[in-house]
Amino acid sequence: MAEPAERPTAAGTAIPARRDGRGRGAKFEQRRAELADAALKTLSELGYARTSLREIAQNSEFSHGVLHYYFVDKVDLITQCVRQYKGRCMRRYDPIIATAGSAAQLRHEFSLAMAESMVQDADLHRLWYDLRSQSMFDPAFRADVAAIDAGLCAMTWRVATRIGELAQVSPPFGPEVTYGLMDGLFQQALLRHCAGDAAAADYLIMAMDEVMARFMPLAPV
Amino acid sequence: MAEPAERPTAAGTAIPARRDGRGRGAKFEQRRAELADAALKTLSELGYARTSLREIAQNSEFSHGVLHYYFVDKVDLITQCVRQYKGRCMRRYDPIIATAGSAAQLRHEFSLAMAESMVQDADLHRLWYDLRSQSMFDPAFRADVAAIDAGLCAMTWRVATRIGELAQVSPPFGPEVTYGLMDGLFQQALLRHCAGDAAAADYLIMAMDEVMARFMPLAPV
DNA sequence: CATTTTCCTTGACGACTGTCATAGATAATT
DNA sequence: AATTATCTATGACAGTCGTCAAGGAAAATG
Repeated sequence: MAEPAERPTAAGTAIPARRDGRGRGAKFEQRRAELADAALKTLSELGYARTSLREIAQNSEFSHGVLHYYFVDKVDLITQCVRQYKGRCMRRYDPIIATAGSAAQLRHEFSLAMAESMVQDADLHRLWYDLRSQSMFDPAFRADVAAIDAGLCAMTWRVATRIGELAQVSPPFGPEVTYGLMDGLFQQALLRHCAGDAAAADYLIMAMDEVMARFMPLAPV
Repeated sequence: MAEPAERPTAAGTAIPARRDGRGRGAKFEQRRAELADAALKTLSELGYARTSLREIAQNSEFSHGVLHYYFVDKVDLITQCVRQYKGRCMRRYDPIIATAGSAAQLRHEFSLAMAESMVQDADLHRLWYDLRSQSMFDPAFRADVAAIDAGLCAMTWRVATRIGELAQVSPPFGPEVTYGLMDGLFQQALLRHCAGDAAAADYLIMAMDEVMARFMPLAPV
């Protein structure tokens, strides 16, 4: 198989040997997050294969050497990125879930919010699929990718169960299958959008509505 | 956006200036295919980001310089790879479609064949998702990726319509939506499989059966 | 203020990348 | 057999990569 070797050191372990238990670690983590943010921007613009540490540093206000002060590795930096991405996108649809008054409304607003996010954060979304693909080759990314995937699955499931509650029906599939189906449609639409198809967002809304109408009917079947 | 520039020359154009119309081109194309095959092997093992021309040449019986005799570019080589991959996987399920005697049988055999292919050709499948992600960043891959995607969509649709014929019902969704849903489940299972989940194949079979039972019922609804 | 610790820049290292020019080997043609 | 065309190997090129060591700047500590 010849896969990349296991990580020699656990990510984030003993970076600067924080020798005293004082509050020094907070500022350190803050700068780490700041740099990971610059990396996130670079990665979402160029993709994993074309992103270098020097380019990341150029998207920050620091020089390239500082990256090795805050991160042991390129992998350490990127996994930090991925974790940061997670926190940002994981609760995106919760407001909609909380405020929707009917199943039909939630269904529709969910489709709209998905399509809007697909256009608005297209760069971040394509990066997610890029990194998820990388995790199939490089074991170093698997743990974080799996964690995000589980989070997205849970997010999808919250929507599905809430629709079920409002319509007084139970979702026809389990969390994983539901997430797999939605994600397939989303990725398909994103691919079109990135290829320049201006109708991609409308297609996503249409497809989501169509599928949810079958899957999560408004009345018990 | 800062996307990579457009390809200066069309792929495969005027490679060695085949000066006479004789049958010389056939042997040329044959070696091109042979080298692209070595590249396909390398790519499926390492992924796009980690694959170099020298490594590809090492997986063939030639030296690295030969690649620039048969291909103008790294992009030219990889797009040739992608086209070769296309022809290999596009008609995989046609025998099943032709021989299945009932909707239930076709549904079941399709799920089994998908799962078997996922395990058997896992390296090629993950490469496909890798390259598809690349196409969201690099326009050079978009045309070929779109062509393959359309082919896979058509393949899925042939299965769906045949099931509909046998069961005397019409598929509930159009070709694109049907393909998007199936592809989502497949990719999810592949991700698990590549992460070492031994139950990924069984999950795919279960999920496909479950979804198809709802989507393509055996009797008119 | 002096001293120590933390932070950041600079410049270099070896390795690797895609590309290409040169020239030798092989095959086809005259 | 001589000559030309085709194919392949070698080695070098200008860059870029991740990494790291050395030292200056800044801040915190005494």
